Amino acid sequence: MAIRLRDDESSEIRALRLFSGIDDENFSALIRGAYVQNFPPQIELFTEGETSDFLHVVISGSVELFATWNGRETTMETLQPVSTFIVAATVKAAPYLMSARTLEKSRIILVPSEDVRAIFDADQTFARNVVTELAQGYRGVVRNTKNLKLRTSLERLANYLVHRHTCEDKADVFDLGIEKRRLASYLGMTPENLSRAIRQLEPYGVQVDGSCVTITDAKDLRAFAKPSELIDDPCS
Amino acid sequence: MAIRLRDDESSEIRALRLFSGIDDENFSALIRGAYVQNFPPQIELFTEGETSDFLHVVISGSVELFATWNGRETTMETLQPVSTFIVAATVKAAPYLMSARTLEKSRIILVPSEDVRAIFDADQTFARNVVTELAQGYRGVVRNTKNLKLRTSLERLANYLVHRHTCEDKADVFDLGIEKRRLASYLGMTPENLSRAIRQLEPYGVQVDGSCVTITDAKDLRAFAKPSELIDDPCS
DNA sequence: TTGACCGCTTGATATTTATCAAGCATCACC
DNA sequence: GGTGATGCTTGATAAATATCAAGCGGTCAA
Repeated sequence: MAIRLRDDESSEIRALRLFSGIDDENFSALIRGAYVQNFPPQIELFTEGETSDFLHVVISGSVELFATWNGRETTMETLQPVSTFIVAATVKAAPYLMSARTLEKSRIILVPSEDVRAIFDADQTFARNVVTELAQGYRGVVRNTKNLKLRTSLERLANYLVHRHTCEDKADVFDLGIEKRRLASYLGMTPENLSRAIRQLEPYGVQVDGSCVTITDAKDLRAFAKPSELIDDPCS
Repeated sequence: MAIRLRDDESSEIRALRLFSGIDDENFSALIRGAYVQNFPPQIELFTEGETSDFLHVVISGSVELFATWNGRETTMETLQPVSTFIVAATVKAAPYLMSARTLEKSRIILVPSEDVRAIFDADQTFARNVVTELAQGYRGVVRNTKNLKLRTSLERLANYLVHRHTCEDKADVFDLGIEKRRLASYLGMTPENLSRAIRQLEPYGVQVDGSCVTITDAKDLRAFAKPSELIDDPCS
């Protein structure tokens, strides 16, 4: 079960913003207790309410963070490699507020929370990195809230597409990058409405076939979407 | 304009979680450059998009954080004394994602952002506090997102009332604590709908007269609201 | 190859939420 | 005591969004 990290894996997470510039010795201490695990698709990694024992890092595959209440479920975020998640619960030693599941076959590094907290106290640079990571995360959620409260679902979809378009170097054809039903849930709408919303964007030069998106009039779409630096991450 | 802190004011913010346990000398350095300002009601303290030069602390009155897009506006949070705000923008030296305005006559301490960052590097304990504060804030926004995405506006209102009820030591009669139109905006609904939603909660033992709330059947209301530890802050 | 499943779409309908237009209090101010 | 504000409420209506029920077109394993 518990498998030590391969050298290429530890150097991969070493390159993460969170671990950049920290003392070699401290980094070693951090990954000494860490281990890697392979997960098949659709495996629940943890459930909201559980206490957080590990900082997680996706190094391949992808992971969905989601939340539930009263029989309903919504996806909060989907994570691509290489990224860390649930830093906040880790540093607070508090229960998870979200659940996580793999979307595909994924390789995930688990770093014991207590080690993270220990190295945080020992390493100035790491402390700074954690703060930056948290602040980044915080601002991300604030953006998301603004997106949800200030825009209609159609506007959210349009901005999602604009965002993807710029992320893909403004290529006219690109992949949606996420299953439609998950995109719907992420955007706070039903799959049925997403289908209809895509239709509604056709006049603005949007064509979606399966997961393949074609933007024929980016300017028109942007004019409708009105993306804002203070809501839509430039790219991330 | 720029007025040094009175002793009782510095000891008041000294008591804040953010500054607790930090070295006296470092604390002095932190407030050396800080100053207090009195603001009348309805004054905009800063506007989203501006770069953040100060960490703010409300010591009396109250402050609303709000956001705008495309002519629309929504209130994100209202802050009561004593609390700090925009820690994330401060530590990242990034532009504000929200605007702030006073709701009443308010007294606010402004701590230069660069001082905050300097003391962060110099003081272990302060660094830990900042991380805790940020993690807390992050988790708060996540809770808020869950509230928005998983509940209808009626459910959000019911849970807001349950929350206030427990905050007020389960007193059957308490004050709403916020102007109705602001509550509506905070809950992501229109004032008109808030009025109607209050009506709809009458069968669950809720009576609202002006800003005075009467709960006649807390159990019934809770049964409808289904508050969750993972969405609704116990109290804060 | 076939059949079952799954995700997506579509249409019809219901529910939720917003908008618009009065009307009614309250309160500061003349 | 008027007289505008302003915030709240109410009713009528419209728009946004969800739900329900098929149906369609893939994939995958028997």
